[in-house]
This record gives sequence, C-alpha cells and structure tokens, in this order.
Amino acid sequence: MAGTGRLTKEFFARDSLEVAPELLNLVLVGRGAAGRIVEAEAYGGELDAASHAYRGETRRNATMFGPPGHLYVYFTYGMHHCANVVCGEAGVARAVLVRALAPVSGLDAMRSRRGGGLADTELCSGPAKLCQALGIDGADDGADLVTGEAGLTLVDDGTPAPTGVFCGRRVGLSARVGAAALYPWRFAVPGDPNLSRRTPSGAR
DNA sequence: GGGGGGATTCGG
DNA sequence: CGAATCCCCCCG
Repeated sequence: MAGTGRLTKEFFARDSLEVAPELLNLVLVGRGAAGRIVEAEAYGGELDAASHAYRGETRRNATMFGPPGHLYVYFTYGMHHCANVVCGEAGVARAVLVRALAPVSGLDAMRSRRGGGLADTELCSGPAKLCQALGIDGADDGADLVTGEAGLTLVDDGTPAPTGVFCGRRVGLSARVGAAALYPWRFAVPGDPNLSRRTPSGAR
C-alpha cells in the first residue's frame, strides 16, 4: 500500500473490514472532479444484518457478489444514490460504503451538480452528496475502479494514511438490524471538516 | 399484485 | 422532525 498510483485487484480482494480503514486518504476520481476519502463503512454480507447482501443475492445487490474493485451503486429514498467499493473474492459479498470526501479537484464541476453557493465542506459530506458531486448514478453500478474504463477510478496519490483513525458505529441503520447496528465498522479521519457527522471528541 | 421500508438530504 | 419520491424485495 506504499506505492503511488493505481491500485490492484488484490488490494480489494480482502475482507471489507480490512480494506475500509485503508481507503482513508485514497482519492476517488469521478467525472471532472476528485475527492479524498475521509469516511467509510464496512459491510459484511451474509454475516451482517445491515448489509444489502444479508439475505442473499438479488438483482439489486448482484454487483456485491461479483469481483473486487468494482463500484456497487444503489438508489434509495426515491432520490439518492450511494456508492460502495466491492471487496472480497468473487462470490463473497463484501463492500465498503464511501461516506465522505475531502474535495481535491473540480470543485466547480461539483458545485454545478450539487447546486451553487455551497461551501467546500458541503459538497461531499455524505454518501449521497458525494455521488451527486462526482456525477455517479445507477448507470455506474458495476464500474471497474481499477481499470477506470467507466470513467471512475480509485487511486493512491501518495498522501500518507491518517493517524489516530476514528472507529465507531455505522450511521443510519434501523433497529431492525439488531446487534449489527452496534458494530464499530465506521472509519473516519478524526476532526475532518468534510465528515457526514462529527466524530465524538474522544475517538474510540 | 400489493405493501412495507430504506446504508439520505434539506427545509421548516 | 418530517416530507420527498421511487424501486426493490418479499409475501400471498
């Protein structure tokens, strides 16, 4: 993980819980814009009641069961898209939800898609916000982030991994998922102004 | 064929 | 705090 540049299939082929904290400070490149991942959540497939894959493969979640390094995009609440990085070997449904980015480039493009007048820290401070900012929608479900053939890539620009990574409960899970709502599978750069939510002061 | 619920966001 | 606003999935 020390190298700079394109990531490998093998990097993503591990478990989501292992990959999720390592996504911090990698750069997600979208259409005319890019942002550094500062918040991400691991989802554990059939072992995780909060995962879309908990009850097996369906048409909606099929990408999660596919090969690693692809983007799983889902549509929710009738208006929003959210993006996950698919992890694990093909056939194993693991994913990491990208929850917030620190804008790196193309802020004008982000603003034109998100709406003018927004502060920099409002552009990508949420899973649906960052999809809108980067121009990601349902058509991007399945996009290969390693080859970048769909115009979306995840790269290592050499920025060192953050120190003192925050680890805490995932966001937005209903009580019906039970104990899974308590798993400390949310990772974030402590104190980053672009987070979807503030991290508690004493990070873990 | 129908109904319940959603890994969210924004405004009042 | 609740509406917006669709689609997917499961059950009958």
